[in-house]
Amino acid sequence: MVPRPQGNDQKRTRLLATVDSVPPGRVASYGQIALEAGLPGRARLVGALLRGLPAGSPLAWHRIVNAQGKSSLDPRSSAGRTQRRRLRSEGVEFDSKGRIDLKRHGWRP
DNA sequence: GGATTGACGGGAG
DNA sequence: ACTCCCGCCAATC
Repeated sequence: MVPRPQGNDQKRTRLLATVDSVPPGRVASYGQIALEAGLPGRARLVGALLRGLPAGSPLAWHRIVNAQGKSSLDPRSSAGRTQRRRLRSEGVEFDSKGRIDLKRHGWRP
């Protein structure tokens, strides 16, 4: 087996570091995180990564939403409510449809 | 080990 | 605004 040019944990680490670089009060999309981590077009990888986070992870996963400015979690789920609660506590506003105005709260690297 | 799934995204109609 | 479709590819079945 020829080792991959880039170890997958290397990618994972870069992605996690990028997620962690999103400041409080701002949100970033999955695609944006992938792009900044040097993996353009790999938004789904970010989703898969966050999905596998252990409960109680110190990582600020709640600042990641989809490109539409909406949470990709079931709003009724525990994680979904946690995300909303955390974002609101950071000053992020949601409109009546649960959408965030990215012009205002979007992360601009 | 092929097929399906999915915390995505962009494009087309 | 909404639906459908396709590319992406790790994880899961």
